[in-house]
Amino acid sequence: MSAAIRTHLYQLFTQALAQVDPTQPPGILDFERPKQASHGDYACTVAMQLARTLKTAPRKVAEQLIAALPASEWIEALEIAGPGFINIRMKAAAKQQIIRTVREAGADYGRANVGHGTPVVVEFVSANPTGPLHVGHGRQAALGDAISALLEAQGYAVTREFYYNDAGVQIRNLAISVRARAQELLGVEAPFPENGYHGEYIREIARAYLDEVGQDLGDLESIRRFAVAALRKEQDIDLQAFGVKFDNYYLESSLYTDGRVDATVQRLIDSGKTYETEGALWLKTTDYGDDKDRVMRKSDGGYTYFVPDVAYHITKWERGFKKAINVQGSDHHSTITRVRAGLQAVDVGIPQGYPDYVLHKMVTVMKGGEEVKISKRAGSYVTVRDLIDEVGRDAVRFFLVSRKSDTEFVFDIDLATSQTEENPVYYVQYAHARVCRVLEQWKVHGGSGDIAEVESADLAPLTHQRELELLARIGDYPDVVALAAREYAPHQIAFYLRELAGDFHSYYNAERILVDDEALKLARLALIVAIRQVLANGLALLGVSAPEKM
RNA sequence: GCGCCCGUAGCUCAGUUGGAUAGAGUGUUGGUUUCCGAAGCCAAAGGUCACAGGUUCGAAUCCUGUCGGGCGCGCCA
Repeated sequence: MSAAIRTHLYQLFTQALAQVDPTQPPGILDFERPKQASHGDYACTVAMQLARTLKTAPRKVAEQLIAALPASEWIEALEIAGPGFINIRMKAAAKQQIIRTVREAGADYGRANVGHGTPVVVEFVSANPTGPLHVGHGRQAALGDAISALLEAQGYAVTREFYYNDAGVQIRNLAISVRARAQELLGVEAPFPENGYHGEYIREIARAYLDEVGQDLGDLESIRRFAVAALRKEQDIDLQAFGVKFDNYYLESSLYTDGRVDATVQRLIDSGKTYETEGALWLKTTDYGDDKDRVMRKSDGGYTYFVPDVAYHITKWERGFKKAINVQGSDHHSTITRVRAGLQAVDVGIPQGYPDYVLHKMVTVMKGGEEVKISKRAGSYVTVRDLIDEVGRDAVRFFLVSRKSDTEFVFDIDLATSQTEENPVYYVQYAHARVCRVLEQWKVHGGSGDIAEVESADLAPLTHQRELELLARIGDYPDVVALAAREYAPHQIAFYLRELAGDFHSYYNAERILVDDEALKLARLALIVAIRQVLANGLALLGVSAPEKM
């Protein structure tokens, strides 16, 4: 529903409501788009909700509301239907004004300011620097970046953050693996660590390290630093190719060096929620819904991973992020309870549900009807880079956000590379390119090609059924963005774009745009230019390009 | 065994927080289309929303149980 129509309807119905039942807050007013076109453009459900308190039949209430409704030049017809819906049919003029709205807002069409600049941190990818990014990270990157863009579009001040687990046992494994490969290259007998990293990239890093230091390997710490730096650099290149930019990289190791881990442990001990047994320090996470208590400090004196995790999340709160969103694989869901428990125990005013989590399920890659499981470089998994090389950045990004995050995703490489309508990315981008193409054709056929002429067009000729549907569709866009942002659900955008593109293609294929009737031609051009704007805005939210030619 | 998530058309999936006859796309079938890109248009068929109860004016949606699938249950991260 466009903002203008919404404001209009709310004004009318608020007045009517005040007459029928002055005790009701206007907040109970609710309009929806009926699924069936025959039910009109909008439906109001308030009569059914009032029925109970008024002790009057809902259809009767609807009658009273309609009788009390002020006259409107935008409303074509009102009717009562079903159990008590008030179906509203709008005049074409009311729908046409959306084109002006889109034009005036331009790239800002669909944006709102419900966030009022509230700082939000969105943490995603957060891969250990122990290997190339895999497709799961790709799903996270696509999701996290789209969610960030959605929140920005709603007026939040978003910080995209990458948390580097560069301090744990895994990193030690990495260093040992690289050392073993380096020794191998030097011709020294060295057993390869049992749970080491086997990918080809380890050998590459070992080679690069030797190129730098020569024959003398140096200590493990030097190797560790070199390997981590190399992998971070590589991940950065992948993310850049993916079009994802982080505002901040937070290093787990810094939490140790600046004393935050120790401080957090002290806070937890002070909270009285810890106890020592069997030589280890435990946190009573069962007080916060966990199924068992968790070890914080192992009997060997080291901390378990979730202690720096809690320390890290405290910094999010202390850095002023009243809202925090973590995008993670669902295999990490057990950490949610633990981290939240830790944050509650330190008692620094962090609300109970902090932070929010968006969990996503696994991605499997299919090609030629078979599952692809390995890549040459990484060995046991498919990398983001493989996928980008194979199908291109746009397809990867669009596909990976095109389903609800909590469902398993099958990435079909053959579909992603196909140039058919079955391929949603292609279909949407093609719609954008097609509009550009028509504008060119307009010039070729003797038109001015001047967009200003289109912008000043009289919109009254847009009365065709398909045109009215398209007008309603682009009017829905801001609602879709708002909903997608509220639910952290970028797939809503992908679906919307697919539908808008579908409506557009049907229209385009059925009706001529460049008709002889000059007024109708300009009006139709104005419509498709507005559609192009919405397509471009939507694709931008998903990090997908909107090409002028394909 | 316990916890979290999921189960919707032949297939891939939506479903606006409890609303009307459960919707798209694709596939199938029939018709149509010499036109800015035929990557078209129109129509039909296709459903016990996994199953069984419950809550109420009203349930795909909420509560309980059963079945089936995924993930997690470490002093790993």
